[in-house]
Amino acid sequence: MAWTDERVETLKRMWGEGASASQIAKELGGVTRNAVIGKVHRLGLSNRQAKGEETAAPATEEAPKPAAPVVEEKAAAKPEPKPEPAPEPEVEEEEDDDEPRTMAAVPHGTNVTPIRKPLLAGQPLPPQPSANEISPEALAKVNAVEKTAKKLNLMELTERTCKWPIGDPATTKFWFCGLPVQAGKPYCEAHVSVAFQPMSSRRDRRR
DNA sequence: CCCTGATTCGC
DNA sequence: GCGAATCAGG
Repeated sequence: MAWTDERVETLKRMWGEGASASQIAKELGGVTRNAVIGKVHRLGLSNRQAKGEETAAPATEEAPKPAAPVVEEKAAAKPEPKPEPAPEPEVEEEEDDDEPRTMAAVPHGTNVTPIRKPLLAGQPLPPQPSANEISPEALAKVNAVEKTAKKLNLMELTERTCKWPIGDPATTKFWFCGLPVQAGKPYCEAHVSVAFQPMSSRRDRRR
């Protein structure tokens, strides 16, 4: 893949928006995060530093030795450009977020009741026995797990973090489980067990 | 372990 | 210029 103007533009935009290199790479496709980082540096926008001037004067250059013999320098140089006041006048606050993009569909709903039924895309999602019953063990497991949840926010979710919502989205008391997902699934083991009904949760079903 | 960006260096 | 490999954190 080549860095077409369009791709570079996307890169710049996303980087400016604070997206990580891996996110950008995923979005662009055909490149790795390393490629993105490399490009970012080449473009000179490694940091989102304002074009402001640094008080530090770049006077740290290696001694230009004319006839340097066969000396293997193992990069022991330690530049320390840290004497910057870093004013940081205004607090940047961006809540902009209306890009559907590749967000995984996350189930949601007020949660006061221990029983929820997240929707799963592309899942058969068979007829739900009105009063579906989840094994008490599974529920207990979920409750236990929710105490040890990593409490990730939306931005912290990745493909391998449990996306089960916990709490009320309308309050600050809301987060996502965040525990390691079960291979392939969008949830951790505990949540998978309540999200995916074996469709025969009814053991004493007599007809 | 998962992730992040930074740097190096052969291509 | 490019990006994999590597480094250095969190």
